[in-house]
Amino acid sequence: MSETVPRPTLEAVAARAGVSRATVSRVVNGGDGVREALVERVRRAVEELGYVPNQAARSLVTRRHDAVAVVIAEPETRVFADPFFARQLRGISKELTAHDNQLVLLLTEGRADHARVGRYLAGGHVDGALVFSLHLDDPLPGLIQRAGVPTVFGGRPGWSDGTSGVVYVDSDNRGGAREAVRHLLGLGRTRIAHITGPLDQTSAADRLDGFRDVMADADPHLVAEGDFTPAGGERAMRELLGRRPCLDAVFAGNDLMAAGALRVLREHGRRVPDDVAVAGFDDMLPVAEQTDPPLTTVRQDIEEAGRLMARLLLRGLDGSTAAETPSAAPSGVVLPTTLIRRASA
Amino acid sequence: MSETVPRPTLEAVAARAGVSRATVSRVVNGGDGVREALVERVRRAVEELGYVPNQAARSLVTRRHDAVAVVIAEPETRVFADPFFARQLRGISKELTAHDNQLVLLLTEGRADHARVGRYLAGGHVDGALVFSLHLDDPLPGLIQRAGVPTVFGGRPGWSDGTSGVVYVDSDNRGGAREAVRHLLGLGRTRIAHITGPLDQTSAADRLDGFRDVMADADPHLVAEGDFTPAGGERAMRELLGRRPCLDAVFAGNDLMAAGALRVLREHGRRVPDDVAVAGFDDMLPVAEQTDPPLTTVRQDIEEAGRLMARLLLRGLDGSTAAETPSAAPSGVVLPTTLIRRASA
DNA sequence: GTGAAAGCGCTAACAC
DNA sequence: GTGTTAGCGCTTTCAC
Repeated sequence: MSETVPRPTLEAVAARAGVSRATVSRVVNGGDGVREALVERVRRAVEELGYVPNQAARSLVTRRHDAVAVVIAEPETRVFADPFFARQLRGISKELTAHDNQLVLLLTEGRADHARVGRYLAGGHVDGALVFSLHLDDPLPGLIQRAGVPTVFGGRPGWSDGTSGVVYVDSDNRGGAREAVRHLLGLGRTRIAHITGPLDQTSAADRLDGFRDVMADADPHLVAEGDFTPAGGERAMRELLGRRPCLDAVFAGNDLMAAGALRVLREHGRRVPDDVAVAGFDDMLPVAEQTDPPLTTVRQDIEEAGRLMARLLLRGLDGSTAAETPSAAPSGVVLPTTLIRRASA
Repeated sequence: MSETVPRPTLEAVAARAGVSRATVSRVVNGGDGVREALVERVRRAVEELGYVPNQAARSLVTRRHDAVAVVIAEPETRVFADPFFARQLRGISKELTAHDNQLVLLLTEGRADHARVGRYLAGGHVDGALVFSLHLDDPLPGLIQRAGVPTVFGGRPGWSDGTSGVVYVDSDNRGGAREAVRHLLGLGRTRIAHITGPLDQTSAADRLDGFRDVMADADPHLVAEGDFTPAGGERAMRELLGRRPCLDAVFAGNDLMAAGALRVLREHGRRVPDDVAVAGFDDMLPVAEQTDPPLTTVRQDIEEAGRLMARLLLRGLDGSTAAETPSAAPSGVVLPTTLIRRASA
């Protein structure tokens, strides 16, 4: 730890290379329109002095930051119990890096943090924001839109008003759910139950819709609400078993809940998949492959979703006007899902 | 998406409040030495105009950024297969937020990224860095130290030279391992095997050392190297079973490998814990509680470790000279671990 | 206590 | 092609 050496400025490089600051600036920023000989001389001076441009000074005049905020609202610890966000972050990071942008991570929990995030975004520290809005009633999206920062949402936002110009990336939750349920149906199962996620999240609601698309006339008692946690899955499974002991398949809203359901089924002496077929959602690897039996589940390419979010935002940023005309923006992108068949169904 | 409104400047606020820019600046930065009446007037003007200071301009003169980089080297996907980093990030984020600092996330994979990170850190974008150096031969730590940025490492750095002034936070891997092995011993087990993590990581090496502390004269064939993944755990377990079928306990270097070992043991008809007792490390919840039987394991408070890293860095940053005299800095902080007893041992 | 003025390091017209 | 110049929005002496 020590930082005493004053870093060299453009001025210093210019002096060393015997040119003006403007020329150095040009070289540093690509070097177009500068004689090759000079470029060379400046490059050498930069090298020798170990010059690195001061980003603050640059931002001050360009009003660009080459930085993007990633806002993750995380009111519940659940978010960190699964590698979901980590993987998406990685996709985002890769894409941002490829375009020389930095990733500023804003983790929030609670209202106090919301204000802070709003202030930060409004403060013009970043060129844009990638926002994960988990809940229907989340005030964050509103705050962010008001901050006037170009934004791409992860997951379909749940609020109803002003959804028109909103850009988001989502997985095909509904379609994926349909596919899973159809698969169970194809196995000859007829009494298929569904354990939903928390229904104030669009992903959970959409999966339930997918389930209903296929099981239009399903017994309402075959649906139980969980919370995307293993414990919630256990609870819901017990409930279902109590209400409809005759069930022969379960589609869980995610893999974690499926794992919980599996345990309860075993407790009750039901064999999987012989007595009850079980399917999950996410293909969350450390879980889906480790359960006994391994889970049949719906995979979403979450890393690609992250990458796409970043790409969309970046495109909007330098796409000049494109980003500034909400009406013209592509509203939402929905990524396909794949059914992964393992032993549980 | 739309950002056309030019944000108000200090100047504008000053005009509105009928004071000078200097006064507004003072108020915005705490308001000491300004008459209460004026403070009030300025505050109101700030409010009315929705003024937010331009951080770039401020940084340009103060040379502070109130931002900290978090560097995560992630050559292997393993890192994202477990919620480990997510949880630590959250601890870091909480602490940084409490001190009004931003978190800039730098994810790296491969050498190209190293150069980028080095450049970024040297570029003076952030006041300090929190670095996770996973491997013994990682060039990153060196690069970073050369960049002259105050740094705190997560996990004991593995390189041998110049370890003196290095500040780091680590879990008591060795002590935790000892406790786990002693527990197995206390269960009356005598032929205790160990599945290590990749030994180029200090955490894995330290856990092995802990194992050896207790099992000083252990049969070398009772140790097999894994890679912290479930598949690696399976492989190592098979190896061990082949070499020493008589083993009656296994201490795995982490929970993921323990889960793999559990599966192999079941395959081979060994009952856990009756025939073979199994212990893990990490207390990685979605895994440790879900295995069958649930894992006895060593818990480390990873969120607290993250928080501590941030605290240490921040303290060094405003501790003026404290941070600049490497010799005076506390070299390393080691957090305690706890044995969590579940059904597997 | 408050204001005036001088930059922080850089880019972007605009001359030459 | 290259240099000159004028700020970007803020903090911070230094007078008053």
